This record gives sequence, C-alpha cells and structure tokens, in this order.
Amino acid sequence: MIAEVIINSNVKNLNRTFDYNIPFDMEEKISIGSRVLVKFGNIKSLEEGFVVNIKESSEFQVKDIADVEEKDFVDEPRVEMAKWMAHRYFCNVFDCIKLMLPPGTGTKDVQKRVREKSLNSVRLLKNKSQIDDDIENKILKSEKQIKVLNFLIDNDDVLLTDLETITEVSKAIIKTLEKNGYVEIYEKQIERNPFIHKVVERNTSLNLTEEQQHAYDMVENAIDDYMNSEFLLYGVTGSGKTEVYLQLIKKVLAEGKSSIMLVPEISLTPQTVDRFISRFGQENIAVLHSKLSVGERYDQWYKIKSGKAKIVIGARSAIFAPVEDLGIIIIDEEHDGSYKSEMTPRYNVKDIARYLGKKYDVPIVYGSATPDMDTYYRASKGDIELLELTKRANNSKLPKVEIVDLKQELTNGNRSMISTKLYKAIEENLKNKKQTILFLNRRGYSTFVMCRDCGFTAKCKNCNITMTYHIKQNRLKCHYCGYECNALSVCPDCKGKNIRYFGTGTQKLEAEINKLFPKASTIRMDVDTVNKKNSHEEILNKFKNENIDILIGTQMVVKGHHFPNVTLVGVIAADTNLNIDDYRASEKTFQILTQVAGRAGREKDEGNVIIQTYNPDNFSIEFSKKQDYKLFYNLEAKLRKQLKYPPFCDIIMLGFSSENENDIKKVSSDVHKYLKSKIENDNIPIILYKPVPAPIDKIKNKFRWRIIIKCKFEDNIIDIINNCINNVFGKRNSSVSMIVDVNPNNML
DNA sequence: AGCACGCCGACT
DNA sequence: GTCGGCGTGCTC
Repeated sequence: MIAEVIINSNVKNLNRTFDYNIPFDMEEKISIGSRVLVKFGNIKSLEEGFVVNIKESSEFQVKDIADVEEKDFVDEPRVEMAKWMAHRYFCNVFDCIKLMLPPGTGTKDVQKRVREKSLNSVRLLKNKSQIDDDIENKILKSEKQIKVLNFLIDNDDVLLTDLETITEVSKAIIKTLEKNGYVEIYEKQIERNPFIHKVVERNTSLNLTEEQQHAYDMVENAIDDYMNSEFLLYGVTGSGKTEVYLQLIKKVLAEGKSSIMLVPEISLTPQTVDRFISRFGQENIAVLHSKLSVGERYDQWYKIKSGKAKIVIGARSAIFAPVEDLGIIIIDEEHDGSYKSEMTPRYNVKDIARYLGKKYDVPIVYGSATPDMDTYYRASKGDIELLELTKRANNSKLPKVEIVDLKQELTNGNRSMISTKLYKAIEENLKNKKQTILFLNRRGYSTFVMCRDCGFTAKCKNCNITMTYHIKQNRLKCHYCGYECNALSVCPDCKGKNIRYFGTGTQKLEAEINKLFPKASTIRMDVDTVNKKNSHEEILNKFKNENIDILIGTQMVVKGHHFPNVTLVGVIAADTNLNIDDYRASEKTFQILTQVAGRAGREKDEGNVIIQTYNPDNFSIEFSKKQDYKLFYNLEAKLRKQLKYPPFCDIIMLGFSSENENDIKKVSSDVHKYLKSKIENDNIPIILYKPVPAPIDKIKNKFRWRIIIKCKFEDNIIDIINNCINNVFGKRNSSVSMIVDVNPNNML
C-alpha cells in the first residue's frame, strides 16, 4: 500500500503530498492521520510527515516509511479540515495540522527542548568550572550545539538523525549530570496540574429568569434535534449569560457529549474556570490557553483525548481540541479580537466553529453585550437566531454614564488629565470607601518625545514609530520591536536641551493620581506589570481582596471581571482608539466604553461612569453614554455599507515585507499585475487597490507594503490568490514575504 | 536541508 | 580546457 504524506515544512513548494510505501509490518498502524517519519530528499535526519491518503499504487519510485507513531492523533475529518483551512488561509496543510496535535510533541519541538536542556546543562557544568569559555562559546554560537555536547558526554558517534537518538543524547546528558549531583537543579519539577491548589465548593444550577429560560429552551431544542443552528445571546453586561452556558453544558454532558467553550485569552482567569469547576467538578474539565507550560498543555490535551474531560474551556486554539462526540460550541464575548489569529494560519475561530457545527450538526452560541458588527448583521438577516437578555440578573441597574468634554476643560484652565468632575467623583468615592477603576488604553509614561527647538521626535531605529517614555527605567521603548534606549536630555539633532515629553500613558496617570490623592492606595495593570505568569491574576485579587482604592489599567481591566465594590469607572481618554486608521475604530471604541462601563455598580450600589473625551459629539461615544447597542449598530451599519466595509464586503489585505524596498516594489507590483489580469478576465465585482506602503512602513528594519482588495471572500478570489502565490512565490525564494489577512484586526 | 546541475569567469 | 563559485531546481 502507498501513503500520501505531507512533510512538515513551511516552504510553499513543499505544500503537496509525496508518495511513500507502507512496509508490511506497519500496515496495521498506519491510517489517514498517522504521524510518520520519512527519508526526504538529501536531508540527513528523518522528516516529520503526515498521512493524508492511502492508495494502491504510485507513479513514482517510492521510498519506505521509516517509522510511525503508535497512536493516531488526528482523524480523517480533521485532516479534511486542515486541507480546507490551508486553502482558505493560504498556508501549508501541515501548519493547520499542527494546531490539532498534542502540544510539544513535534520533532522540532522535541529538538528545541533537547537543545535548551543541553545548553542548560552546559551552563551548569560551567558553573562548576568543568568546561572553559571557549567550549561554551562554540556551543552558544553553533547551530549544531548537540554535536559539541557529544564531546562533553564522551560519545563521538551520536548523530542527530532521529527522535530516538535525540532522546539518547538527552538521557546521556542527564546521566552525566546525575553523576555530578546536579539533577535537582536541572530537572526542576514543573507544576503540571493547573488546578492543583484548588478546593472549590460544588454549587448547583441557579434559577433562570424568564429571558434566560427562553434562551436556554431555544438552544436546547437545537441540541435535541441535532441542528446546526447559530444563536446570538445578546445580553447587557451582568445579565447572566454564563449561567445559561453552564446549564447548556450540563444538558450536553448529561447526554454524554462534549462541549467546547471559548473565552478571550485575557478573561480565562482562575475565577472563570472556578465557576465551571464548582458546577461540574475538575475531573470533567480541561483548560487550554497560552499561559500554560507545554507540559501542562500536553496533560490537558490527553485529558480530552482520553475522553476523561468532556468540557473544554479555552482560548482560540481550543477549538482544535481532540473532542469526541461534540455537542455544543459556545463563544463567549464573541466580539473579542483574540478570536482572530494574527499568526499563520490566520484563521478566524468563528469560521472553524461554523465548519465543525455544520459537520457534526451541533449548535453554536455566541455571547456578547456588544456583538461584532458581522454577528449582529447575520442575526438581523436571520442566519443567526437572536436571543436577548435585557435585564441584569440581580436586578442591579445599569450604571449612570456622563461625558466630560476635555476641550471645555482646557478653556476652563484645567490642564491636568483629570477633569474637575472626575476629580470630585474620585474624592467622593474615596470618602465612601468604594473602589474606582481608571481606564487609559495606553501604557508607558509619555507617548512621544519631541525637541521644542527643532521639532525632532525620538523614533525607533528599527521601526518607523515614535518611542514611548517609561519613567521607571528612565528609558525610551519601542512598543513594536522592543528596542530600548536611554531617555534623552539633549536633542541629538540640534543639541538643544528643550526636550519635552508629550502624551500620557498609564505610568504618568498613576503618578498624577498619587499626587492628587496621596492617601489613596493604587495599583496599576498593563503589560508592563503583568508579564509574569500569574501576575494578572495577582493584581486583580489584590485589588479585590485588599480593597485597593484605585485600579489603573489598559484594556486588560475591561474584560469580564466582577468587582462588587467598584462604583466608579473613569475613562481618561476615550479618543485613543478613535483616530487610528482602521474601519473598526468606532466599533472598538463603542465596545470598550460599554464593557468598561459595565464594570461599575454590579451589585446593589449604583455605578457611575465618567468618560473624558475631546470628541463628545462622536456617535460611538454618544451611544455608549446611552448604552444603546442597536442605535450604534444601525448608524455604523449605514456607514459601513456606503464605504463597502465588513459585514457588507470583506477586506483582503496582502502584506509584503522585506529589508529591501526595491524588491518589495517589484514583487508587490507583480502580484498586483497578476491579480488585475485575472480579475478582468473573470469579470468579478472586486475593488483592487494599487500597492502602497503600510501606515507603519517599517518594523524591525523591514519595509512594509500592502495591497488591499475589497470583495466578498469567496471561492473565486480564494482560488485567484492561491494561484497568484504559486505563480509569484512558488519557485524561487524571494527576499520578500507575503501574508494574506482577511478582515485583519489591525490595519497598521 | 542538502545535493546536482549548469552557467560563466578565471586560471594553468 | 577545466576548475570552482554560485544561483536554481528538486526532493515521492
């Protein structure tokens, strides 16, 4: 028998199958979806491959499959889905299959781990002065570090040919270290169970309100009838969407089927998970997200694969969890940008959910207080059933929202970033021992640095971006590539000393609040303070339990947290998202303002929200004051229709990047020419724009250009783009790389 | 990745 | 001639 195998490679030219003979002794183990090792080309080591089809004969002179993995990880429908994804997202099939494999088991993952371990052991040995600098330098610089390591472990003939050998090398290193008594430092025990410290009380279903019950009944019918229906659970903040999810999952679990519940990466906190654990017990639940270590992820994956955990809670990639007997897919906070992948494959999780829903005849539930324009549009057309929750579950009132015009504030002579109204409200809140959240969607201290004499602005040397001043380290940082340099006191151009720091970030806000309210306790939350594994959680717990007066943060503070004692939310500058060059600017502004306002007054005390803005008349700000999504939707939909933006049309962005700007111009114009000729031939209604530099035209020393296409993202344009990629990028390896992003999250 | 092939300039 | 540097193509 012959197997059609795809090779693990990101080379475009290798995105096809190669035939291999299945040796007799492997026939029973190999099926579609098996992971195999094969000899390929002149490559010395064995390549990782995947069987995607089995047939009787081949027109080629075939080689034998060298090895096969004992267990199958991917079933035939998933291989089909991977092919579908590769075509739709313009990537290699293997890139898609990777998402479905147990984490950390790929040949390259294993090699990487062995290399890291080896390097670690070298460092340890060096600390004991057993090797000299020269050897370490060789090891650190060399790509084939492990070969040098062989020297260390007195084993000259080990070659890095296959997994087995790597394991051998790794074992030998461990042995050497054991002999020297370093094993406890080297093999630091990893905490593998994410729930290990949890003792959670069990709780039972709450009584549903009339609206919740109706929503539940509608989805329940779909589950009973094996219907691939889609539902939008549109409920105001605090309306009890989660209780509906919990009861739906309970229903699905009672029938022995699995549930996938997706939440935005940022709100996948232990509190969220606790709520599910206390309802279903931790043995039934698996959690998948990016903060878990590879080992933790691997264990969770097996918990699902073995059928032990029938409830999967996770971020975007959890849609690929190896569940059997899928019963329901729930996507909470469905408007969230994290559901769209910004890496290859650039998939939108809703596309995948819809594919699975159709394939297995299961319902999909989207939940949000501020639905995505596209979701609500589909609901208005009747493609999605709209289920509304109009009241907050514990009958708490929606907060009172006020808007402060910062232009007015300036003419009144207040040049601080806290308006008089907000100042008084904070003061009042402090007096009443209530908590306050201040929201500013920009981290750092100052957003740009300018010389007042000659107009010089500090820019990153790798990116065409102004540097942000961080006061703590007294340094300038580039938020795109991470480049840092010392803060300026003298202008590098004119040597003037009149350097001014403009704009505000969370650090400056924190400093100002501490100055204005010296007695208030404050805590700041942004990527600069939450980079450690659990610090996101720690900050929120500290705020909640130690009753810190004021939480200052970027959009991280917005997502789905429940703070009973918060009665005031201040938005320092509502305009930060508004002025960027993106068709979603209004939608994002409305969403974030509504979500942040929803943090206030979730219990018996009424909440207050103060939004400071330079554009009080902008409709997305005005409608968020009214907290009226439908008003917002109707006006925004009208604008989008006129301008041919989603949901009425899709934006396909072809992004080019290269260190050589001339190459970019050449390749992008070739692509443009190709597309233009095909589109004219096919007579398709497509708007094709000429290649232009991107708004940020240089990042990490690479120039960036783009071509924008506006049309419905359907088969004809998908085929044209795929052909274009094969034609222009198929053969020679160009210095220019191209990515295709459909309805990208940001247009910068 | 790594080898073959073929093109072209440099050198015995 | 023919050696070797390098761009290009191919891998079942």
